[in-house]
Amino acid sequence: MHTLTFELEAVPPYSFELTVHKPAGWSWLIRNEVYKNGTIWSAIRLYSGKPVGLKLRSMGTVHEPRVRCEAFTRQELINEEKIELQERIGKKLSADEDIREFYSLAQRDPVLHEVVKDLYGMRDTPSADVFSGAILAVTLQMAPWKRSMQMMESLLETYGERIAFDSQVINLWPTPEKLAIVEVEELQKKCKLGYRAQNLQSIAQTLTIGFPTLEDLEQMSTEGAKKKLMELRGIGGYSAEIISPHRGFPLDVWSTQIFHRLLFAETPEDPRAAISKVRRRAEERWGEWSGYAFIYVLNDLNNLSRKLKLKLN
DNA sequence: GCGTCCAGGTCTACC
DNA sequence: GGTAGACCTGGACGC
Repeated sequence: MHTLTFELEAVPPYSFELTVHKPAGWSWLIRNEVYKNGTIWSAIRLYSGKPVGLKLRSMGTVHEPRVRCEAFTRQELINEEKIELQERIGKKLSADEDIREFYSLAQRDPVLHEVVKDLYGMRDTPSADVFSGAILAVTLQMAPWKRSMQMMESLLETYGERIAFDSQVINLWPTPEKLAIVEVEELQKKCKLGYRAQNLQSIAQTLTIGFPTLEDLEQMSTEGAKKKLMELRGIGGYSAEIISPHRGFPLDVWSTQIFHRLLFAETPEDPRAAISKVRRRAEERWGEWSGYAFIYVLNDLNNLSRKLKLKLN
């Protein structure tokens, strides 16, 4: 194994631990990555297709943040790949994002005031790539969280690429090329995807033929990127906002109930019908920081329920 | 055990 | 442009 070590700086306040290991249990890049005592072992695939094992830990503080990254590869990386890796890790950590304006807004907002105290320095982070975002979005559709986990873990176990480094074994998300040639019936059976198998295979085929990368989508307008993602089979507005590098407010039935209780102090009779109403109110109240409000609230439900004396989860 | 219900959306047909 | 109904499957629940 070849090792490349580098350090990244982040815009303070920045909490490495809360960013890569969110309290609600959402993973950073892959479902089966390992987090232990402030260190995370994960993996990413370069545009060339080369898998890279990653070991990251904080070397600084929330106010002087620095992250040390060790990258493990079978072959030594060429200079262009080293640059790509460093740039993409910085992006995946949202290290350059300045959220001080969000914290100013939070000082004047009774809900956000509580969550930013609990999650000080946490960043929202993008998906590893379009396909892994699509896998998450598709498996979340019409399924309780436990079942979504089951589908994602089956996909990783059956079609993921296993890489071993630094005494850890990590399964990388399957590539679109790999799933594009798998029979739909096989996907249904082995990964328990049900009707989602057809959609996921169609997405894999579309990505294989040619589709903008996350970086390409970032260069588009928010609406343009969303529209492009909605061209993929089985990807509607909710899923597009999960995949898009432009931060959205991806309300589903579950999160609509939570935000309805927070914003209107009552449980909606018909959560699906209340989605647009909740979205409007959130955008009026939090504006361009709605996406950050979304991620902070959902990662602080236990504390928020206790502090506001509301049943949120 | 067994049967029934329905979930953290999306698409399509129909009006 | 709006909306009802179908969609896989397995976990939760009642009996």
